[in-house]
Amino acid sequence: MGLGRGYSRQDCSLAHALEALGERWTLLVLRDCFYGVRQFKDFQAHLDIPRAVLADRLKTLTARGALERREHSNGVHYLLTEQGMELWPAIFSLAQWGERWLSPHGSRRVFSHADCDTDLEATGHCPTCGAFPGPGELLVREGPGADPTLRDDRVSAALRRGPHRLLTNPFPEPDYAGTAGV
Amino acid sequence: MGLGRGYSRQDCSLAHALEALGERWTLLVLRDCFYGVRQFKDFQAHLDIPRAVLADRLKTLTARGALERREHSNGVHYLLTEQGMELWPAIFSLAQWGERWLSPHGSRRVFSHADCDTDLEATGHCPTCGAFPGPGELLVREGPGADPTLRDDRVSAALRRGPHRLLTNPFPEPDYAGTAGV
DNA sequence: ACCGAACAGTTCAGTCACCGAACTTCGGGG
DNA sequence: CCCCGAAGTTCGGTGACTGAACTGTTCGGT
Repeated sequence: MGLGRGYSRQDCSLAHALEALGERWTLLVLRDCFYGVRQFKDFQAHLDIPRAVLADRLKTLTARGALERREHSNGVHYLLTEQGMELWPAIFSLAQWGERWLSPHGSRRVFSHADCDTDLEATGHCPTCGAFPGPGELLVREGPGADPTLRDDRVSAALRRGPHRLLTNPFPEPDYAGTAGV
Repeated sequence: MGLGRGYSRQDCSLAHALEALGERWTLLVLRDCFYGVRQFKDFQAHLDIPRAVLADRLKTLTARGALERREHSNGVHYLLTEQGMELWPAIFSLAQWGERWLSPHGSRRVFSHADCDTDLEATGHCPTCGAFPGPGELLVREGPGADPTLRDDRVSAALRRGPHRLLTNPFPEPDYAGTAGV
C-alpha cells in the first residue's frame, strides 16, 4: 500500500515486505517500539511525524499484525507482536549499515549483550558467548557519534540517561507501572 | 531526499540509512543488482518501474556510492560497490521476514551456500560450515511459493532456469562477455 | 457538577514524489 | 543514409505526505 501504489507485480518476498514496511516513517515507528516507546504522544514527540501519518502507520501495522493495540489504564499502548519482534534483524542490519557508511563521527548507538556485558559486532553476533541475542537481551547506549543537541523530547532524554534495555519502559516516571520490566 | 523530505531531525543511523534507501524502488533495484542485473533495460523490464524513477534511483545510488556506473562495450553497466555489497544482510533479513510472514505458500526463493550445497537458515547462517556466507558465495533458486505466471521478462526467465550464483550474469547470451563470472 | 488539561485521534488545503506516455539523444548495423 | 535499441529526459496528472487546526473522550482537581 501507499508510497506510490504497491509492488503487486513482483513475485518477491522483499517486495512484499516493502509493501508492509516501505512507507515513510514505518520502520522508524518500529524502531521506537524496540526502544520501549508505546504511546501515541511519545512516538509523535520523538519522531516529529505528522499526527495523521502516525495514526495511519499505527493502524496499518496493527492491522497487519506487527503491533498490538491495547487500552491500558493510563492510555493506549502499542506493543510489538511476535511478527513485529522478528523484524529486529532487519532493523539492526539497516542501522548498522548506516553506522558504517553514514556516521562520520563514529557510532551513534552501541548495542551490547546484557548477559555478557559485551558490545555486539555489526553482524549482531556476541563475541563473548557466541550467540545472536534477541532484542530483549540487549542494551543500547549512546556512542561517540551521537549528537545530543539535536533532540530534547522526553524519549531522547530518557535514552541519553544511560544504557537502556530494549523493549522496556525508558521512563523513570511510573508511566507503565505494572508492565515495567517486560 | 525524496519520499516526503528526509528525516533530518533524527539522530539515528536507521533514519540516515532510510534517507539513502527508503525511497520507493531503491531496495528492489539493489536486490536486482545482487541477482546480477546490470543494465537499465533489464532493471526496467524486471521491475515495471517508470523510466524516470529508475533513472533517478540509479543516479542517486551512484552519487551516494552504493553503485558504480561503467560504460561497457555493449552498454552502460551499474555494479555494486563495497558499500552496496554490505547491504546484503539488510536486504536478506527483510526478505526473510517477508518469506516468514507474507508467503503463505512457502518460500519464493531459497538461498544456499555454494561451497557446502546447504540451504541457509533465516539468519543467514550455513548450518554445515557454520559461516555467514557473503552474497558472492550464494546460489538462489525458486522455492515452492514462487508464482511462475506473474512475470515473463528475461530476468525472471533466466532466474527460473535453475540455481543462479548471486552477482553473476544471469543470461545465457554473451551479454556481459569479459565480465561474466564476477 | 464543573473546569481544564492531556491524550488520541480526524479533517483539510497545499505541496511534492511518483506514474505513464511521449519525446530526445547517441551509437552501431545494414 | 536510415533504422533500431539503449539510455535517458520531459511533462501533465494523481495521490501520499505535510502542518495546522479541530474533535472527542477521559482524567484530576475544586
